[in-house]
Amino acid sequence: MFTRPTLIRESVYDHLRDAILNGEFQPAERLGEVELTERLGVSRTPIREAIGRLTQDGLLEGTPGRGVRVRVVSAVEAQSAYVVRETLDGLAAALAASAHTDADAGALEATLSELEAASSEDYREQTRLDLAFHRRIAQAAHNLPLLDLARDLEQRIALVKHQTRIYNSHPQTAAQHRAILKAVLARDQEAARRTAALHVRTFAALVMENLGVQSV
Amino acid sequence: MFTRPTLIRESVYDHLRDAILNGEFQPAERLGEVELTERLGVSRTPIREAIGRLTQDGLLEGTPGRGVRVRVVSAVEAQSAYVVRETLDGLAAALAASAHTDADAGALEATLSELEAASSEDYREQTRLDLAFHRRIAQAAHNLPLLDLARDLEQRIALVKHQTRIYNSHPQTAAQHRAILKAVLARDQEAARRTAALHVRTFAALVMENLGVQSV
DNA sequence: AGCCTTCAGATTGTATACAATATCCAGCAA
DNA sequence: TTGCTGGATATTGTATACAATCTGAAGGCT
Repeated sequence: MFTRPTLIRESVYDHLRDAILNGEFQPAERLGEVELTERLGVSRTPIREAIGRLTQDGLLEGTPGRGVRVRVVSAVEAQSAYVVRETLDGLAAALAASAHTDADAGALEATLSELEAASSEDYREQTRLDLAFHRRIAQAAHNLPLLDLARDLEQRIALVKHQTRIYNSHPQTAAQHRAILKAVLARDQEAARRTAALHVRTFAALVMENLGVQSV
Repeated sequence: MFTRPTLIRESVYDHLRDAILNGEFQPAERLGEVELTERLGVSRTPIREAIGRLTQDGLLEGTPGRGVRVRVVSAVEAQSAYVVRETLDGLAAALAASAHTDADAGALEATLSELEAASSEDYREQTRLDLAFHRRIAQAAHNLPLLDLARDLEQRIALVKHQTRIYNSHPQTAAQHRAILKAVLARDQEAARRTAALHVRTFAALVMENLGVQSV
């Protein structure tokens, strides 16, 4: 009823983020403001604001006066991101185990069911639902700073995933998701932390393997 | 020789951040762009960019079309931030224990010595050096995503600290700093994690205690 | 050749103009 | 009084103009 008009800068932000994460820009490709102006049909102002946010998100990098480019994530940094995520997701799961409400439980169950029902060939849908599941856990932790940090880290991971072209789930993924949910619903903090951390580690190992890096 | 001119938006960002963290704005105080324009003598453009960053940092909050205000941190959120920091600082210390270089070790030792030598009554200097010590540990972890996340969380904590008016160090602080450094230098990951987490918990307890007798 | 200088074109940083919303208060009706 | 309506005012969102800086190549010097 009182829908406020969508801001141009938000549209631009979403568009650019999706474009980066879908590989429509090459890693290290330079993004000129004027070029984007012509491409998107809006003025430089909202583009600059979107670029600013994306830079803080870690998806772009730039030096003042010299524009921005798509950030290149090194193998070392990818590894670093997963190390942090292992701990952070573990914390989120542990907190969710202790703090989740009935509504959280229902949402978690619903999201995971959807994920399990998704076609195993629809990579995009799987990624979307996997993301949603992890976000739901972070929400169920009822810890705002954690939620914000997790979202930030997720963006970086998304960039890693794209640049390393790891699209498929690990075979154990489904079972691990179930294990996490079970531990959370049972309010078993330590089990939740353990299973969530293991899940990240499993996936990280897959990514690292593809990168030709031996995991620590 | 190759000093690039300081950007106005950076100056504005630094100025506003310091002002917020020094209490020159009341919590929930509205920041009008035009007002800041007159106050700082620059145009709206760099002010808007600085405000955007501060909003993403969690120091300001705003709804589109309605400007921004200094974010009010509730007691619950303060507690939440410390819970996350406990884990994150623990991880940073553990990683630092395993990854620090000789240069890191020197810098850590130097910073802590400075902190110990600082006058116990100069709250500002103590805060600055305490911050520097914690940041050095995060740097010694050699994990860029972690460093970024820690910085983000630190900003929020700084806001909490200001709004709860906790300025003094806990008596055990000095000993705990030494214990952290010792564990890091000994490359004892678990001890580093434990001591760092304990340090955060000690301080968090102090903050929470003060929140119990004070309405924010 | 190799390196520096210089300058034109392109690009970003900042200021300002204009458009779209939101805020607030006077006035009125129930 | 309380609540609504309308419109003047103020504020934010976007576009554009202008200034400062960077880039890159042509031309001169050693």
